[in-house]
Amino acid sequence: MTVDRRSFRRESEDQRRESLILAALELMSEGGPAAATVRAIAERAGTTPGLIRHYFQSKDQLTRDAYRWMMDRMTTDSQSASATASSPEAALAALIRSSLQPPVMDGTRVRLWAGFLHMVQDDPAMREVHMATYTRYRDLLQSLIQRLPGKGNPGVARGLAIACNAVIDGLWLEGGTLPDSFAPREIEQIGLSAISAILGTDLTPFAKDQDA
Amino acid sequence: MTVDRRSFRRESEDQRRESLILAALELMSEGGPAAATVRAIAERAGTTPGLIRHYFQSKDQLTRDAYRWMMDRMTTDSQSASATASSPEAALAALIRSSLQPPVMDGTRVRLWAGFLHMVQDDPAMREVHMATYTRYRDLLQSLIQRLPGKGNPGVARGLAIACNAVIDGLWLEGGTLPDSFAPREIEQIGLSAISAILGTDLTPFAKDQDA
DNA sequence: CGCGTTGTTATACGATTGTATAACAGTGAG
DNA sequence: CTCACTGTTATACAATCGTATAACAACGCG
Repeated sequence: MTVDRRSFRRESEDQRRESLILAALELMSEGGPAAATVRAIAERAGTTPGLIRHYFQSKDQLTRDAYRWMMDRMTTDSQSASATASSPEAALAALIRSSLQPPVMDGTRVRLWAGFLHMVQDDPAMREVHMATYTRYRDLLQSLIQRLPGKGNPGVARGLAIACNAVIDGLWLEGGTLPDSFAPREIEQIGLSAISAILGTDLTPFAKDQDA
Repeated sequence: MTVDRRSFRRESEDQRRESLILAALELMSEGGPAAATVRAIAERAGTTPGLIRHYFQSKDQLTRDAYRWMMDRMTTDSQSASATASSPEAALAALIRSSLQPPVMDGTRVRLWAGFLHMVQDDPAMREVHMATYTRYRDLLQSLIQRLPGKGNPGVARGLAIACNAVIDGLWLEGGTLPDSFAPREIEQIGLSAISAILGTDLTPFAKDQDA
């Protein structure tokens, strides 16, 4: 009388970790943090619960790693668009536009980000990631603003960067959670217009898809 | 051999409901949605778990009621400041300032709001409250903007209101989650400056505490 | 091809969850 | 003062949580 045991393949450590993290993030975005149980994560990843503890010290550690993984990808997705621009104006516009379009601006990501928020308060490691992500994005904004004509003063540029960052964050939030309340690309256009007004630099010519 | 039973007082239905809702919100803001268990809520409210099911059909119903209660209070807190202003400029400035100061701008409230976000997606009643709260705030902004000189066009005012709302939401988020990253009242001043630029109307004279 | 390593599965355990039910006791009506 | 009503407490229950442990089997090495 043998118990029928499911067949399996041995995978590399990196692949296992990533597939488990991805499964956890999927479940969290779909049903909130409570939906990401070890059993559900294992099933989504096509394995069994015990394997999670084999690759992560605890479920909390998996959660921490998943948070870092998500924040890294958000940073990459939004900032890569501005890297190839030829002028600070074009780079700013590209950064704004990519931040206010899928896949960055998306209900899934907003809910995911929100679900992690309360853990960020207590856990020092997660708090560090949270602040580093925010700071990196804002510093990029500030460095681009300082390269604009007449915006070289760091003190002034800091305030402008905080304001521009707030516009982007607010639109990202609302566009992600209430997608049906806005016309296609409306969020993107409003973001470019508002930041143009704040900076006193017209970025709206960069609204359409075109090379700089 | 009698079991020692804790003494109690009979309270009104309204008082019980509110004390249970308040306890649930406190726990959620402190430790996330998972911390608001029926036992923890009852203990915080000074009663026993069974009483929750006496006043609420289920824990989910308590959660829904708590969400509505919180959103109502946030709306009241931020909008009452602008009701007594004598000009649209003063009303706008008062609305912005109250939204970017405690008790509205506060880490506790941001985490609370974020903790509810994923439930808003699935539950139709909560989704309704979410959208209604956002719409009411933005409509108030838009009506004030339309009363500004040269801003009467509804189509234009809509886009401006969305942008101003985004500035406020973004600053509210960042000031709430990273309070140590900003000087006192810095958020408030940046909000007034940015929205002044977006609207082309100087609101910074209303920055200090004074009667309009 | 046989064998040991270890990635993977299966099972079990205590703790905690939301819920259901019954007994108690505070309170107002008569 | 008494009694019935019902707000409140106490207890129990099934389900599910994260975790721990041991048995199995896939794969690389000789």
